[in-house]
Amino acid sequence: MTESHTPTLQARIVALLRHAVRTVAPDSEAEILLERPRQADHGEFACTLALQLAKTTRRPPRELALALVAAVPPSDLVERIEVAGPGFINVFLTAAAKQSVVTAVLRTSNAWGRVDLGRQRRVQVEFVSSNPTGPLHVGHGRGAAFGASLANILDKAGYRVQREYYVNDAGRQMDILAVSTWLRYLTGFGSRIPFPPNGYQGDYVADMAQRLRHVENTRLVRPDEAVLRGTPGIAVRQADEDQAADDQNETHMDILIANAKSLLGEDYRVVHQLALHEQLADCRGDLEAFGVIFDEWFSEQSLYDDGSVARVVEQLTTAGHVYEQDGARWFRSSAFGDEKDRVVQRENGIFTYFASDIAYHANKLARGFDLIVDVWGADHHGYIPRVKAALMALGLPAERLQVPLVQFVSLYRHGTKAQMSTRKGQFVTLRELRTEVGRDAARFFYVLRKSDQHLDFDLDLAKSESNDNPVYYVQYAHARIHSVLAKWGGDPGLLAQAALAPLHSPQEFALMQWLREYPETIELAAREYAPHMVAFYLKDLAAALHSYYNAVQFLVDDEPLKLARLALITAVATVLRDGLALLGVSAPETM
RNA sequence: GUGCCCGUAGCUCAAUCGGAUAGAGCACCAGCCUUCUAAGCUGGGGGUUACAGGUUCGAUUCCUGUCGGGCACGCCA
Repeated sequence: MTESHTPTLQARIVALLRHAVRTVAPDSEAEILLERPRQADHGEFACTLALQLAKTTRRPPRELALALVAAVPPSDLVERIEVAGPGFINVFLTAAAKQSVVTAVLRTSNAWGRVDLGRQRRVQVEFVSSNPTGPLHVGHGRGAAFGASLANILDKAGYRVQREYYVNDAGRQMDILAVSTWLRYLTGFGSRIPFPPNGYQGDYVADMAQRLRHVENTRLVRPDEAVLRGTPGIAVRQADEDQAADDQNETHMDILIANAKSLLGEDYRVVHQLALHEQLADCRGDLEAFGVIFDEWFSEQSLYDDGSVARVVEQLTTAGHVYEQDGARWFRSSAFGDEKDRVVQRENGIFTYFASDIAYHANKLARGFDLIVDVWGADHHGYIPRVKAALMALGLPAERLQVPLVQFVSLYRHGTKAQMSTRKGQFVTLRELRTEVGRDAARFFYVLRKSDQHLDFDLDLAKSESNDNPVYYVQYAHARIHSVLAKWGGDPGLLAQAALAPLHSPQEFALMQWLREYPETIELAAREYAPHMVAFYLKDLAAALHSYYNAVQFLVDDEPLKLARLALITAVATVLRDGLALLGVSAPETM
């Protein structure tokens, strides 16, 4: 296991306190937890044990605290222990104990902050998983930034992580994209078929149609009358909520799809595959440029091709959890905590998306993951109970599935909320955002708030005043340190041997405190699925560095003092770089 | 209507099992570059943590209710 200094230090303090508890309250089984006080004059660690034990021991907490402190054995780590307030036990470390973190960081380098929360268990993080029917937009960007950062943090916290993208290549949306592309292709050869309002209207569809024309020439052209045969025509909505018109247009689209399939025969697949592969390649390239790399792109269609979907429905049926009603087959999910039963196979014989999702999650568990993390948009929250219900009904460990929800991104342009529609092609793409504000700023901005908090993305602010973005504040701290080291010109590798005794100012101890807290931050962020904690930590660490930078001169004549200070800021740079890397943000050496 | 999430400084947001005087940034006010990067620093004003109860040594945090906002409630994906 990698050296991990902080837990050891904490563990040693806890051991001292446990010794005291055994003396004062032998029957106590309370876990001893250390907290980090907000204020420096409350020491490096605080313990609320006396307050908790007061009730069971029926002794005043303050008196109990004093007894505990008196029973703590002496240690070279501890400067003194105080009792404060109603019964807090505040532990003050010796200067040497505080300084030791600098050496620990320099020796472990990128391994500093590694914790063993995961105990090498295998976890899959599935995220983005957007329909490959158009470019990723800024909403997907949040899921991408969150998922990628979370995966990195889990990796750092001792899990073996697999990153997966679920490709919805089997559904009606893909058919609509294929037909949209085909219709644009036909238009290029003189077709006068009106383009349906519920088709995909973005320019990228016309681009794909042009490539299709280039490759296939007129081979896939069919007469307008045949394409439109049996369609009800396009209805114009008379109001915002015009259900009849919407229904008619959906029917229109369904018949267009059916006509396309029968008119093109095997060649329908050519159009379908072209659209799918173009969009997937686009998506993959887009994400890679965003610093988001997947280990696996898992095809939904493959679950149909290998019979998994049919098989899993049969398993549920055999187990007695499926019944037939109105011609459809229903899974009795209400028997497993869902609020109502759900259709798995429609009256027309087609399996629902839910059915393939059951097969997908059964497949995930069959792959042997100890933990499965699905990053979903907040609009899918009602979907969680039914997936868990299905896993339970199959006798699978549903508790291994965890679903952090990511709230929506609202886009603001010129102070007003921008509408986004994939089908109409009206959205700001992730690619556009990246080009405008840069990858670093976008990645950092996305994880700057809790995932269950709405994110208001002000495009004007992000684009025009990107210097206000806090990411530059953190990167600047890193660049400043490297600037000092470059000016110094010595060998940073030797700094791990520097004597640290000259470091004893409040600012220096504050920086050491932050370095000590990095592993703790990683563990918490991993346990809570909260990458924003890392972002806030980095802002705090950078603030402490900037403050220090302004207060002292590093390249001084006093050689021991100089080396000690350089060792400290080099350790800070190491942690800044590591933390930024977790969030997919670069750590430039000059700015 | 039912379920889930949210409500903290003028604005955008933090707050580690329930802990000590609720913290940052932006904006506002006053200072700091002849010296390692001023994309920085120092100081200041700004709060009934939506509201009303409850639990307890202690509540932004847990429970109940009210008000306000978001999302979901298909044989869509």
